[in-house]
Amino acid sequence: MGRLGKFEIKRIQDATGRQVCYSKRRSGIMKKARELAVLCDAQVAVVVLSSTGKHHHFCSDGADIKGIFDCYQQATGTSLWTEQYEEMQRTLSRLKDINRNLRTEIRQRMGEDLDALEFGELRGLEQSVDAALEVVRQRKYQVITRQTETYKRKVKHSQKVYKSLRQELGFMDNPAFGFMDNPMMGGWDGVAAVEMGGGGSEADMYAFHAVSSQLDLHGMAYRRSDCPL
Amino acid sequence: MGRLGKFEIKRIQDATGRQVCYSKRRSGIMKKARELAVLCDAQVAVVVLSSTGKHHHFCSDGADIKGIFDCYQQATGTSLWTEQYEEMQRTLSRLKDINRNLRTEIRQRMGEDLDALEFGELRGLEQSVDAALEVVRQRKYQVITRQTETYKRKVKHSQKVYKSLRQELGFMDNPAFGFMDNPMMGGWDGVAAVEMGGGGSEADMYAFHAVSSQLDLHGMAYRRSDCPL
DNA sequence: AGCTATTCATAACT
DNA sequence: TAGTTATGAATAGCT
Repeated sequence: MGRLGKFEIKRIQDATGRQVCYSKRRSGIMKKARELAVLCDAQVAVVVLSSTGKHHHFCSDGADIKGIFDCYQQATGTSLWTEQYEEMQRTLSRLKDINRNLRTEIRQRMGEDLDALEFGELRGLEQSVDAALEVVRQRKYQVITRQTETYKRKVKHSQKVYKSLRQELGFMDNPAFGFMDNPMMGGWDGVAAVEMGGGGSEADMYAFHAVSSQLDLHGMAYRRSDCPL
Repeated sequence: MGRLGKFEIKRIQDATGRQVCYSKRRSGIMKKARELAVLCDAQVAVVVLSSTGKHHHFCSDGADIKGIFDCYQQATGTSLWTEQYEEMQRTLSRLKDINRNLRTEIRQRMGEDLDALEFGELRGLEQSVDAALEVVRQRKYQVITRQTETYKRKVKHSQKVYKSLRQELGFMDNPAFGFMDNPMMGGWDGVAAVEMGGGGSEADMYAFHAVSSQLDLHGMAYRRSDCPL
């Protein structure tokens, strides 16, 4: 019994043998680690992950593993994660700054917080908002026009279908079944046409939800629930 | 020579002896760690920090210390750091989302990207921008009025000072030293008064820099360098 | 898990 | 710091 000769350091092929060796040597290294820590007043951390998914660790006296790793990384200069962490924190606070400023710009574009602006800035803002208003209005009328025309085409089409149906059924001469030309038709302006004929639900029609307010990412959206034209 | 008997595991008092022991046992534990890793196909990480500030580590084959540490924490469940890191990453991407949406709102308030909006949203936006324009205009005229009055007061004051000075010096009757009432004075509108009498430099007066554009945090500021009233 | 022959690690010393 | 050696410790192979 006992070992018969020197033995080579290479992966143990037999799974059972490997497992036994793992147990024995693991406890050995942990003991050595503890001895080193005690004898030489050092901080020692050992982490072992077996190929079978088990994990064990040793950690000298009061310190925790994270502490020792942090300490090591600080000492060694290669602050692997501290650096990354701090970089992230910088990015984070930069983003928060940008965010705050974007919100400020929106508030100013909404006519709030104007006290902070110089006259020249105020004038620029007025100009910019004025120009934007023009663009938005034009876009609105463009949409109105298109929608109205779509609606008119639909009505015309219905009228045609109705008339041909009436012809087919031979009701040509009965005025009780006549197509009533809507007396409001000519008087409707495009907006009214859109209001009645638009595809969206009524609730949607009366509220403006911008991308940001849909996601509720900030509280300054330009919602309207009661906006007369 | 050689050891004389069993020896106790306790802190070595002699500094030199402790240092020697540290060196020998440290290399011993590293060797054991490597052997464990190779024989049993395990991941092993060892970190040693001596009391004198020196640091050494062993790390099995291809893995780095951080990797083993992460892996250990994941396995052990006590993800002290991984958790924090992932929380940060979530915060980061959330902030980025908010940011993108704030920018979208600003672009829409500037009359860009309007295609994405429903008619109802468009109408809300128009209303909001219109209202904002009114507020900004009022604020501008308020500033103009105040500035103009300040200017007028300054001129009046100068006039008084000049006249009393003239009286003191006995130039009462010499029209060559008379205070010339500025013929433009009555005709100047408030804006001109502000332009000439404002406190800021001329360059500042003609450009609108909002908070965000001052910090150059995004590229959509409402700057103006040539805005006629 | 326990035993034992053998190698290995290392305390004491140079 | 490095080398030597006597000794105890670790552990491979076996039950």
